[in-house]
Amino acid sequence: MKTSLEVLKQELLDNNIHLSHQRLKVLEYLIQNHNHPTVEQIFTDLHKDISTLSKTTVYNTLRVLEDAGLVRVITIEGTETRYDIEVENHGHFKCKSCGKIYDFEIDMNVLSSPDLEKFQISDKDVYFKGICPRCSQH
Amino acid sequence: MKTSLEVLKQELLDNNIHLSHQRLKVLEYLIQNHNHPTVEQIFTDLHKDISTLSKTTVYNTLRVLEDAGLVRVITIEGTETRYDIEVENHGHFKCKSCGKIYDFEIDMNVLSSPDLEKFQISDKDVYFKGICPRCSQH
DNA sequence: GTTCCTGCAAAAGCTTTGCAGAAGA
DNA sequence: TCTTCTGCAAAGCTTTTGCAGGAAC
Repeated sequence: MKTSLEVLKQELLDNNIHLSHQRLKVLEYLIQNHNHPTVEQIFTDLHKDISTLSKTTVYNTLRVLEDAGLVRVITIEGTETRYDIEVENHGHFKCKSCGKIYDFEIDMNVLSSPDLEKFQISDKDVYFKGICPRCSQH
Repeated sequence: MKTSLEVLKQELLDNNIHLSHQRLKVLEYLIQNHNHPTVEQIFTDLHKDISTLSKTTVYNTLRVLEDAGLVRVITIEGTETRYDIEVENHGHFKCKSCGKIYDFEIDMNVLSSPDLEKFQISDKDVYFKGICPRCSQH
């Protein structure tokens, strides 16, 4: 999936979603920040530019983008929901020490199970936890 | 990993964890109910037997068991945290229609990525979402 | 003009924390 | 006895909801 702003804008229009200023800013933010931001991070950063922005709008927008299949929700830890522009074939690694989340490439197609023969699978998520190289040096 | 109560009790002792009545009940419950219960479900069901049980104790106990590596935390959806006795080599499928979570067998060993060469991996979780057979019939 | 979107305030969950009394070793 | 555990109440967070005003088409 392409992640350029133009392509995503077209996808929003295809889904009958208005291209409001706030929504475009959130989308732009996610394209430029592939660090799996929380709602808090998105809100705080965008609030610097758009002083009237409310957190509710960030929540609303993220849900709209999620429903349209443009962003992926990452709930690797229960307390914090994180968001990511949809990219195929990658998993998430969370460092238990520093808390940072890393992407890694992985072939989701090898993931199958005879148990799921009759299931319609629409999303595949792979989450690893452990210690990242930077933390294991210390 | 064996999931018999005796084996798990020994593991608790090995971890210097007191075998209180409440803790044993929670553990027993998880062994008998492999349906990924939420805190609410565990509390409600156990409350019938132990009328003095508090939700705080359920939270405390689950954290203790989690730290000891006896239970796995499932955060397939942000709003609800679910718990499971630790069993190797299985993933979780959540039905988007009925919300039920299914286990499925999967070989975690095929899951690797050159990106993670220098990472210490301690947990591997695989979450699928989609529609289960029962819901796709309707 | 109608529909959809924004953002404030309030509410609703879920989870954690502080602490006094109880239980266990 | 001394440490650990329990459970009540309160607080803390994140997320959702209701609604009035505003923007988009």
